[in-house]
Amino acid sequence: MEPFTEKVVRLLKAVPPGRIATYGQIARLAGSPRGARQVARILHSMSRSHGIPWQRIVNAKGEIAIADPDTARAQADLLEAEGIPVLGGKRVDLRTYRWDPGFEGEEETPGPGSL
DNA sequence: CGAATGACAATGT
DNA sequence: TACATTGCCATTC
Repeated sequence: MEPFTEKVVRLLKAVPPGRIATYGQIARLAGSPRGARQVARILHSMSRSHGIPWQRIVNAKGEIAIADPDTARAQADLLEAEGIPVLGGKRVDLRTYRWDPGFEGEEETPGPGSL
């Protein structure tokens, strides 16, 4: 197992239930800020027969990036099962459910009302 | 080893 | 805000 892939898999398994993470965030934590696509490749490859919570991984827009409608809908169902409402059937509240490593207990977002 | 791919991200229009 | 284009970097052929 390559170190990058191993880190990514470990991070994916480190995402707590009821929370979601973006590819870019996982990639950054894995050591490659621009390796978001590799994270995607790893999910598509590893999630086949491994215990990886791939459903908690969405793109930077908070949308399900899966091409297969069936798989994408399956993820949406799993996310709702985790307690995460899927808006429009494919979008989630990144602002609210984004996993912040080290700041799990943190809450609230500054928002546009700060300026 | 070199070229192509990809469950993305960021920037520009 | 939404859509289109370019950049990216490990994995695969």
